[in-house]
Amino acid sequence: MSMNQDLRIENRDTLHLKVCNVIREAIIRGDFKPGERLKQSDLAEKMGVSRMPVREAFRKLESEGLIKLEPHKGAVVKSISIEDIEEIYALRSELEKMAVYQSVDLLTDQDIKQLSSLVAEMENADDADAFVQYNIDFHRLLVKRCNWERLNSFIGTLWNGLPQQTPHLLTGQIETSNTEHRKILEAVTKRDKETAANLVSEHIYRTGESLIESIRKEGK
Amino acid sequence: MSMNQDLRIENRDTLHLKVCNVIREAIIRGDFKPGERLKQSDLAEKMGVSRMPVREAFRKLESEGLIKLEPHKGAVVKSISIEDIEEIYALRSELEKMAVYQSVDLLTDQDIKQLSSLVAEMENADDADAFVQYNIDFHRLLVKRCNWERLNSFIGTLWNGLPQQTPHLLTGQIETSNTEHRKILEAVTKRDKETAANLVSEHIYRTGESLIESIRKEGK
DNA sequence: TGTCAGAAAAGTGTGGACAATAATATTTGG
DNA sequence: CCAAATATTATTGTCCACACTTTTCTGACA
Repeated sequence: MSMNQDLRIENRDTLHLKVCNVIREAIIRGDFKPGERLKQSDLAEKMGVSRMPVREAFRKLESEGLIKLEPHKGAVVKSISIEDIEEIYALRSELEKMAVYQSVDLLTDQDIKQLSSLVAEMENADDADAFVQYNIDFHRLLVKRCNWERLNSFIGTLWNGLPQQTPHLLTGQIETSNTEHRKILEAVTKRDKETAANLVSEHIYRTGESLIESIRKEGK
Repeated sequence: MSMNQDLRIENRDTLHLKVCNVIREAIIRGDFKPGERLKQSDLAEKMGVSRMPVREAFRKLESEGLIKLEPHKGAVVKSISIEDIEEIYALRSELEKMAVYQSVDLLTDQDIKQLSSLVAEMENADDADAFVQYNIDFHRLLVKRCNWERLNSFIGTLWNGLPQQTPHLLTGQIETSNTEHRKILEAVTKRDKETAANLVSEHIYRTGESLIESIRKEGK
């Protein structure tokens, strides 16, 4: 029963998994810009591995919606249009609604305590970056206890599809979000999954609308 | 069906794509049973290629929900439980509702004519196999014109998640399905996307319920 | 007899060489 | 000088060989 070498978990992962994580974070962080071509040999050399793990990582990243992979052409970081944003938020609205509905009953008291503190952090957040991070944590935690594997995976894919910079465009309506978050928290605390699910759905939908509007306004 | 030439000189696709298609069909056809372990070397040898294209095919099939892939362990054909069926039908109900809503406006007159004849075929179908196939075609065609790429991919994954034999358990309620199909067709013909979407959603949800019930009854 | 350590076998993971394809540069004909 | 055809180069796709992990087998020891 007693495993002795549990400490070196790093090395128990396969290479292509580690490679995948590194590339994913680079894309999400914005090191690789949307539309940029990713060359197997470059990445392989840069990371000190052969091309094979990189190829496998590409497949995974494609399935997560982060890159587009075409035969003999290579990998390109996906760039997203307004229509994409529309789709992503519409889907998130429906899917996270379902996930929250499943999750509410299963959240521990500590989960809820953490949700509560995240709401407080968002209300007190000075800069947009902090708010965005707490917001991500809040939404992740909301659906954390949902046991539907496929649903979780779909939601994850949708989150990956959003470039990192978009949340900044939402800063104009932080107060609205905060009051919505607090209402959601209330419903969750009462274990009222119906209300919580509906509130989350509306919240996400409205956020999407307002994001699209501000993008159109910026002409960006 | 002539097939021998398919594998020969279709050189425009890459090997791993062809391999992927072959394995996918084998799984869907039931040649590989749920829970069965798939060995890279076996498949590679059997198809006359190296293990590499097989590995890549595995990644794709995993993303489609057909197999489960664990590091150093290999690939296993996914087997599903009643909970899985519950999840799949709940998700299909919501997602195909959205897809139909998008699709109805964009269906061509010929699409609708084809839908109509599929409904007729189902009503006249003698054996279950034929009905099941027409049913699949009907549902696919309903969402065919939906432009939301992610949504389509999600729906495809869900369809893959259902083993081929499960729809046959539904033969007890073909009449119910037929009347529902006809109502859906009516709404689509009138280009009433709201109604069509709701009908599809309810139809799928009810189908799932009744499938689960009949599985429980069979003790299978 | 049971179980536990270590060896052998089976199977997956990775690296490097080569083949096939697409992109680019060069030549050729008008 | 330009356009089309051809040669060159860059990059991806596939194969094979070997390293690493996991599983299975074997045998010693309590």
